[in-house]
Amino acid sequence: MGKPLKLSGKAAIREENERNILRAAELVFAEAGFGGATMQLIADMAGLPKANLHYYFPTKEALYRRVVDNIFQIWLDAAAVFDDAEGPVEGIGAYIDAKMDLSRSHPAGSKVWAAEVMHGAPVIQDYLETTLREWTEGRAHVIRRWIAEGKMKPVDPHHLLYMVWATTQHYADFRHQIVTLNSGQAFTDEQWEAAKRTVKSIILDGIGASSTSLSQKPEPKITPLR
Amino acid sequence: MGKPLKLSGKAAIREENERNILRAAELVFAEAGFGGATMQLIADMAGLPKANLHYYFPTKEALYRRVVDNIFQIWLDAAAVFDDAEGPVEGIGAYIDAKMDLSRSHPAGSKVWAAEVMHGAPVIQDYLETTLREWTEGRAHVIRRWIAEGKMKPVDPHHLLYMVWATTQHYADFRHQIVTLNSGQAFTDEQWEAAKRTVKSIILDGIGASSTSLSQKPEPKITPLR
DNA sequence: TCATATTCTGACCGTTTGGTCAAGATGTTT
DNA sequence: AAACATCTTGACCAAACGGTCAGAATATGA
Repeated sequence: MGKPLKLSGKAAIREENERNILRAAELVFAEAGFGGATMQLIADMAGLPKANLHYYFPTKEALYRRVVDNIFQIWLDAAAVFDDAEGPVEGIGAYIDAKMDLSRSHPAGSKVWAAEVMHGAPVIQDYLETTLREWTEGRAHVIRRWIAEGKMKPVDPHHLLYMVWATTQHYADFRHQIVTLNSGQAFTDEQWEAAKRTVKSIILDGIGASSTSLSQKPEPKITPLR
Repeated sequence: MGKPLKLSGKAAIREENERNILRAAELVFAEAGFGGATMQLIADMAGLPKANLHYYFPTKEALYRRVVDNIFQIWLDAAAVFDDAEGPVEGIGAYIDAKMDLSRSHPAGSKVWAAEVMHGAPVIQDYLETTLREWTEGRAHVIRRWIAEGKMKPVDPHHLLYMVWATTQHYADFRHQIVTLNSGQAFTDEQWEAAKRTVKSIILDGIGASSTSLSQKPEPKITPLR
């Protein structure tokens, strides 16, 4: 069930197994860290013998690299919502929504990224220096233009971005702490919506860019049909 | 030089060595994670033979526990500035200042705490459920009172606290990423001050509690002489 | 059906790890 | 100075680890 839909064939087998291994590896790396993760653990979680992992990924580090690559790609895709926005309310608001959704749907990836950076980014240093730096400078430029256009108050764009990153990823990286403080209960749909609303409200008000009155449920630009 | 000031004696030796080992352990755990850290690495950083570590701390896990204990204690001390505050500007402002200072002076501790929580808090689960939960509920109560008194706009206190935690700790946990985006240069004193100012400005304005006009250097309540 | 290429896997190996221990060094007390 | 307690350390060990490999199993193409 679930698997048999895949069309058979050697290429399909390879793709299926790689995906399965990468998924298991992401979970194990997130829960145990690179040093604490073992190939045996990943193999067990993927339901494969350990030797089979080494058939698809030569070393533990190569597997880890692929996991981090995937995460960065997902992050970049989500970051695209920042573009083609007329002002901070749409741009930063949509970005916060996208990153909060990622924190909910993809917490393991966020944890792996956080651990990688915390440990000095031995694997992704080049990403930080090239792609991430360019993305950040581009977005900082947009924010400065919004400031010049009077669409928000003057704040350092970098610190603003750090606050958005930090806050949104916190709901993934510190999920365990948040759940514990929430009486051990995982967030409901409503609580996730409230979190997004509160985060957007504080940050958008904090930069003087709020379009609606305080603590209102945000109604998108498009008015609902009738 | 540096060491000889200590008064000699067996008790002093023990205290000195334990402190030295704990300091080294915090650094190594922060940089490599629990799984990636080795007793040999910690021993080398402390300048002691490995067997000596096991004389003072029976197991790697016991040493790790002590490191985490210390961090939590420092965190609790800093959190005290929240109390005896008349309103959000003083209370939350001082709390942000204190946590930003901690992120600057004690980044390793912050990283160890973050990694511990990210990995499911196997060691500090009881702290989360008792001390941290009580502290959080107490502070949430204070924030709700401030809201009732009209000193800030109504926001969920928990999400506000999460935002403060996330943002301030980001400057420690993601220091490497921030430095990379800062042309590889560590923050200067001025940049740290600017970070604190921006974070406080956005959050305090974001909860409708700012006392001064935007992007002003914060002048405490006490008017400067003449 | 047979030859070929790819996928799978149990058994194995050298290295590293946390931890032990006995014996020596150093400080303390009487 | 002798008896005692504490501290120090090189050598050692069992377990766990990442990685290898020969050969079995399976799919593909002629």
